[in-house]
Amino acid sequence: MTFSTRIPSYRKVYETIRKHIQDELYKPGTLLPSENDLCTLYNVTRPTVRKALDALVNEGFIKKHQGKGSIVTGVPKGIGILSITGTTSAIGKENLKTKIIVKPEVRNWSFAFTFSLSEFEKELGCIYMERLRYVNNKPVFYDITMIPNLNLPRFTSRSFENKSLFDILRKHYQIEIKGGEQQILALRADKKLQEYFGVHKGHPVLQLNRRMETNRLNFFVYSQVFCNTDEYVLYGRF
Amino acid sequence: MTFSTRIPSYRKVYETIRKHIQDELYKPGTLLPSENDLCTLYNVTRPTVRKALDALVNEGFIKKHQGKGSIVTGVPKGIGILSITGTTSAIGKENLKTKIIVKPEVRNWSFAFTFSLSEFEKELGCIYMERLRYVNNKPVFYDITMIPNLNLPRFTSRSFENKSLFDILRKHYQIEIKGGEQQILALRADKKLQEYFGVHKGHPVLQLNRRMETNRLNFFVYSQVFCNTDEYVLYGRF
DNA sequence: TAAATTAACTTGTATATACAATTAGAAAAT
DNA sequence: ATTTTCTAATTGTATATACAAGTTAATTTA
Repeated sequence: MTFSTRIPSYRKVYETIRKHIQDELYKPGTLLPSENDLCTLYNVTRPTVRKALDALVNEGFIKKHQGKGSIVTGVPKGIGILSITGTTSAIGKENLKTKIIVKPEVRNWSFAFTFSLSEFEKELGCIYMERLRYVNNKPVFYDITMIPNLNLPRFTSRSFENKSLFDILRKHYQIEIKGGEQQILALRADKKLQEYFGVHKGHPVLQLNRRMETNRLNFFVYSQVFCNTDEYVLYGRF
Repeated sequence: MTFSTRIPSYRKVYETIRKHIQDELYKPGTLLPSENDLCTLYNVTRPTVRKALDALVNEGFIKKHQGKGSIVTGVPKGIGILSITGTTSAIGKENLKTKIIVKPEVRNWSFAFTFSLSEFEKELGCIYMERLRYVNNKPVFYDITMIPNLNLPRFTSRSFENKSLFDILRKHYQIEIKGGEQQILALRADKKLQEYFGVHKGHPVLQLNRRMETNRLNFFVYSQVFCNTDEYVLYGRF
């Protein structure tokens, strides 16, 4: 089986501009080059440029104003936790440290959260890992991630200490998170969470159950995230 | 000042198809008419139809499969609470009752949540209301809504008992929520929440602080929502 | 000087067209 | 009967073009 690596040009334009915003080549508050400029810059036509910009608008990187131009809003903060990808992008890598509680290992699905698994997924088993994540050296996130054990060579031997799981899935396995569904609830910290977060009995904690869809059909990533929102609330755009 | 009520045709196509999905004229699991069929149906060209479908894909009403067609997924459940609009669409109107705690009234901004207000907003004052919302006769949501007091005739005299605030803003004032930002945290129920939700001291409750952007420049709707997630968790797609 | 007009530039909408890539089913070959 | 091949239909990508609508700044006019 060969992968068609053909990348559409609107995608290239999108990736390039996005990268420039992330690298602050295009700074927040400034105007993006006009659509026509981008056309000549990337040698494509306006509908193509506009398709790229549409995606950037949807994801909150830019805002458009008719007659004026496209204003860079910068990398959307907190886009991660409430929309896509992981917690890394929600905080910014500078302040985030990760401690592996359970290294990635193959095991049976210990529990299916609230999402029902397909027979196929059940048979495969899953790669299971637990991480505790610190923001400014305070434990804020505790997350369990479960991925169907489907042909991810070398996956369990990779280091996840300071990398985003989703970056690894994307770069090494061409797996991209496309969207998903999640549940959010508030609950009291149980024994384990009390220990991890260093809080007292009954402390309110936020829980997210997430099922993430990928660009591979029927391949889902499951995670359960607990957050101590005492100092750091979850922030997101919608 | 006159409003240009010109509605683009891709928008009409979008609204019509969306309505048909909501009314189950297009049933979940079935195929939408092909893009070319929709073209002749609405007398527009394919890019126009595709723009409408793009929006429906983004909002989770349909899924597209190259070579196959567009499959109706139905009205996205829970899209409301974690993305756009209010709580109404998250649950379905059947089971949702609303009790007005504080009728819409003009007052000063009692507090600015965690969002900072512009000078303009401060001067205007706000329309303030509090509602308690029941799902299957159990109180689940308690929300405070604050809207800048900007020329919304008859607004305070309207009934919000069983209507969505956002439906009213849209239908009567042509104000549409375009997106926004929110914070989510877990906290202990205070006296008021204990009373409203009928829970004990220290009960974990979910809190959302939201600032919603509209199609009117610099017009934001603010709300603070408290949820008892004991029986009904917040559900959302992303 | 101040106001009104104009022009240039920007994004928004829409059409018409062409070909690529994928799917599903029919037709043909084995 | 089974497999392979082909064909039609469908969505994906891309170009070229035109005009509408909003913004800004220069120009003209009073």
